[in-house]
Amino acid sequence: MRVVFMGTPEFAVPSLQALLDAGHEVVGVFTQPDRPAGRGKKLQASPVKKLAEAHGIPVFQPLRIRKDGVEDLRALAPEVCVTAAFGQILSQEVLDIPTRGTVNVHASLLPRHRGSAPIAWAILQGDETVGVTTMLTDKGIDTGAMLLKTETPRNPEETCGEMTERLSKIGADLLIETLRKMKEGTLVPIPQDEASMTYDPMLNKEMGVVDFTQPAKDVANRILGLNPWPCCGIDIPEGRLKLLRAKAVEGSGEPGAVLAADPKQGLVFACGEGAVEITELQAPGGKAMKAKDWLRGHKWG
RNA sequence: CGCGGGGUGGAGCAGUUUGGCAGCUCGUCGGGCUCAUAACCCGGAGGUCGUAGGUUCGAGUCCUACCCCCGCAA
Repeated sequence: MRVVFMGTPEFAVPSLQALLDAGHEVVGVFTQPDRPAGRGKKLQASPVKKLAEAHGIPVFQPLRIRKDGVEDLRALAPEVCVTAAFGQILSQEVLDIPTRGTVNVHASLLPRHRGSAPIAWAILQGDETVGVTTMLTDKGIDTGAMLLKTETPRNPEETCGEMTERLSKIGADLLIETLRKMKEGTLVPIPQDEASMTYDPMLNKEMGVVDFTQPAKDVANRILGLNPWPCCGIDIPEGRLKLLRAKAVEGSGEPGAVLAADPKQGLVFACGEGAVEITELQAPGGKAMKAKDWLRGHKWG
């Protein structure tokens, strides 16, 4: 089909790649404008832009697609628009352009976890099953009718970053399947059940404060769900110690107390209920490593 | 030229301020002890100290340039 793709981060890359591999005619790609990023604050192209350019696909980067991207989009005359973590809200005017509508790839089992950080929230809330939903975009935020859905069990030691990578591939497959059925006319849009929907806010740095009075499972989920951004951290004399991976273990004590801190047993904190072992962390100035490795060269306290 | 931390046997670190024998906690290999063990004891191997150049009798340490990694910020 003649498709215009809209997406920005890594999560969207497999979907765009899948469109190309499946032989769809990708006539244009919309992505967020280059932004200063990284050390040196140099302008950086989004992952989607890089892939599009590598395939010689025209790239459009309007600051607001609904204001200054409408004409470009209309000129591309798409049969369908595909969005995947685009980062901009589409207006009705934009939605009316593609003749067969706009398909969004959303990384949650809708209607749970509407919003921009569905994977992190699924982990934060301890969901045991996660997945991807394709939907027909309407004017609301992730409110459109659902098309197809893929469920997958959550790996209890999986970080948000790892799950994002996993779901991005599942999403790509689901997208291709969705477009195939759209073309043959066998899709049956299913309205979302508003009563069971949840809308989750964006993540922010304030969330990275560990509350050891919570049950160990929740503490571990918070550490996993906020990795790689904004990450949980605790203060040590050298700076901020980022906690990257954790799991609930046996143990008890005053919440926040260090139950173990050596290369044999690892780094264990007492929680409000049970205890949590930090299995992977990142010390100030260093790279990510196993907590037990870090403890070989550092004495706690 | 946005700010800052770092690169030392296989892993994680100290040593650099004030130049003077390559060190620590582990791992690994061999041996011993033990009913047994992630315990303990003895012994060994393993390092161009990120790269190049400079200063010096002597550089991991001081000077210059470069490469790479990371945090903040986005």
